[in-house]
Amino acid sequence: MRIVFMGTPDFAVPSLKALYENGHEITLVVTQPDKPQGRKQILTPSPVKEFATAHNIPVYQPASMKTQEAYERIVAEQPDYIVVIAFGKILPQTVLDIPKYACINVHGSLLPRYRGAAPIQWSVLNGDTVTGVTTMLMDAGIDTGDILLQKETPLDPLETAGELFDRLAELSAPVLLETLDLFAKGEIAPIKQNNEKADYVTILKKENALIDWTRDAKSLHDHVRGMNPWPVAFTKLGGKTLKIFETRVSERVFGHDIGEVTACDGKLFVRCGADSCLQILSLQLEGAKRLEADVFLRGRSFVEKTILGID
RNA sequence: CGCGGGGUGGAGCAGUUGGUAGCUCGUCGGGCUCAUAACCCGGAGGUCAUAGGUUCAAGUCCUUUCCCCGCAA
Repeated sequence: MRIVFMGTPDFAVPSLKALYENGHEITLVVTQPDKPQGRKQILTPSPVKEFATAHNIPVYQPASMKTQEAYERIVAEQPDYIVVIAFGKILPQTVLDIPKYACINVHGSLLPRYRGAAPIQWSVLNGDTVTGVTTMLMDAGIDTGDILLQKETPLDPLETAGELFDRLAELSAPVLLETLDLFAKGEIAPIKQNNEKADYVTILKKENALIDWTRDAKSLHDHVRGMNPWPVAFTKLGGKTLKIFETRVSERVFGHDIGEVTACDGKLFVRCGADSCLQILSLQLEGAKRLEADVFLRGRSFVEKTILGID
């Protein structure tokens, strides 16, 4: 079947790869324009574009999908399906109506939970123990279409958003293939979403990653892994930014004041709210490299009573 | 040339107004101990990123290049 694939980041690549390797005719890959990356602001193509280019699949990179030009470009492909994964652009109804059969979207949550831009991070931030991926028929709303298939997966209490990202990306591929296969045979009955149970999550911003030490250790642990690898949970130490990459909820409580640091036997603890304490395993001070806690503490005659989070 | 921090023994850091390089950890040897990642004693290991300059004297001041990192995008 003729497919137009729309996607941008790493998350979409395994699915694109699966479609490609299973003999689907991907006539066009639509992805976001190359963007400046890194300190040097080097123009970098999206991971999806890299895959497409490497396999000689035509690539289209419109600034918007709401133009007449974009519409005509897609129509010209005469697609049976449009598959959308982490594309990052809104499709107007006119485009949704183009494919002969359907526009199918893969979403990184168990809809109707976590509609919106950052479902994976938020499921970690909230400390969920189960998550998954959903395929659905796209409609004009944001992640409101009828559900085709869902696949659950347990969420480990130590898993980071980045790790979950990778897992769900891999999990998505076979679910997508199965969805297309069953849908084509008419063996899927689309299920309407229960809007009563729906919620929306916003895209993460840098400032969301600031650590509020008055929260309890468990929720902060979830915060840290949900913000990893981006934007990375952070606090302040001596006017500098201190990034926190990996933590554990401490069984013992050290310190008295909120944000108070305790260094003990090469381990680093921070007093949190609710009479709890967080152990920091991996961190990075502004201008320095990321270090494990014991290495960080070496030679840094760490002053007890240091309070984090104060500028 | 977007802003800024930094490159010192294997690792992380200190090094004051320029005057012969220190600390913690690791490592090696010895000791203590039933034993130990604990404790004690001792040793090895550094062209102070690079190139040049100022000076009687440069890790320390000035300039070059390379590399790492934070912010901003």
